[in-house]
Amino acid sequence: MKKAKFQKPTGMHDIIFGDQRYFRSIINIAENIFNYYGFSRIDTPLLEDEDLFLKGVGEATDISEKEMYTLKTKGGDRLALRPEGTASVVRSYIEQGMANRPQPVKLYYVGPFFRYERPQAGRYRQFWQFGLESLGDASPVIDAQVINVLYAILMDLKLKNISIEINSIGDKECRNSYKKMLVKYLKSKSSSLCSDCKRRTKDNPLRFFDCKDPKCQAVKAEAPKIIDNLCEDCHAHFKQTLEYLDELELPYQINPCLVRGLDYYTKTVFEFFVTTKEEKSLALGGGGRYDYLVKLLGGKETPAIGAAFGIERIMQAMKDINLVDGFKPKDRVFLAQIGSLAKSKSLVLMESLRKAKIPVVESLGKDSLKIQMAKASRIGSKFIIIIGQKEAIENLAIIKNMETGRQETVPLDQVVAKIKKG
RNA sequence: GUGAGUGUAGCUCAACGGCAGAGCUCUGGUUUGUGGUACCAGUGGUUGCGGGUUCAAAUCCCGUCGCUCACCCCA
Repeated sequence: MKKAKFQKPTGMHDIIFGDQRYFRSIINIAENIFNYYGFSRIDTPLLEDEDLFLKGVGEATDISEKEMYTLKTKGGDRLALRPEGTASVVRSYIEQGMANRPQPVKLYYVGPFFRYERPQAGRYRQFWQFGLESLGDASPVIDAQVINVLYAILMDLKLKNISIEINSIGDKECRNSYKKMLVKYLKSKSSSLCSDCKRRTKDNPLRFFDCKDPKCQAVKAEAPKIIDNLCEDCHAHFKQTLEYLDELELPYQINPCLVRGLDYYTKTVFEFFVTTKEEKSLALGGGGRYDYLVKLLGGKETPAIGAAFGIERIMQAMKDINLVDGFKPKDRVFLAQIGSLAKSKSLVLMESLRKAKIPVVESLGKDSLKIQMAKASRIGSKFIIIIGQKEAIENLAIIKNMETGRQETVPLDQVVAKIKKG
């Protein structure tokens, strides 16, 4: 039956071959670092109660208003594909009684996330993130550790030109009084604002700082900054955090205009950037403290901080500086054969090679030795094992060193030992 | 959700109203069992899909879907 060609859904992509090398490396390196610093992996469902995200992310954010993939189950529940990781982790923290474990509870996650948006450079409807959360400790040293862990991952990935922007957006107290001050200021400058920012003044005044319209830049420069209006507690927290970062010699800079898109953040917020070859700044990820979220979602009052990185963004950054060579697969032995008896011996020999943890490549379907050798050359195999018709009958194999061209014939049961010796 | 651009072989692209092509890849061959080169041959397309204009459409027009870019926002 002829059918229309299938294609992947809008904004979603396959990760195959070369991209898988980047993808797996990023996840492996991130997981090694997370484990080293004592974070345990958590895997939560891809679907959650829609209200969890509405409440968690904030109902007035873009994510809630237009970016959620929601669905109704046969039983009538309203579920949503997760647009971010923190709400699910917090839900699990509360539901699994993690408050009864030693605090802070340190968790990390890796997986796909979903946002219904128009795709664009580095932006997908299904994208991958890894992230970490540290719940149950309010001290600024945790803030510094989270930032340091993320930085360590980027360093292990050999990325260059990383910068960290950091800011504090205060807590309930100081942010509310600051917001009033900002709104008052924005209203006084209303005539020189772009139309978006006029709207923002009402809906979400902090978002004003995200505006890129040249009209608003002068107003932005002179606007009162939250960082100058923090309460005593928030100020001390921020100062201490920065001191820890100084000790770690992390390349951060304070950006008084940094506010984040999700409602749940308090105090420390930060974003990681990489500067590309074309001198463009690419956002890799970010995060911040969210001291009210656990209570908001039904738990006890619990301070917490978390952050996430976009894996596709990191891949983009790695490709930008051609890091691919560092992630090529290791030398593999090539197993060549001629004839059906040799194929049969090859199948058995591969089992011995696997048990000895020797990686092997074959072209079992082929008969031409020339073609098999050409392939071995192309993938850069150091050794090729050849079992021809004659060798198969006598239980022998030829081991040839592809670099020196030297070869010797050995009994089949000694092949593994010879290869291991090199 | 708004605006602009763009879809031709697995990939990069050509043909721009008149027979749908090239390079790379892939498969095989260059005497029978030994190497990334070279040479030769072959596979692969209802030109994203649907309609319209025309003697004739990959090409012009309309719609639709995908992709890209910008906005909104973010990873």
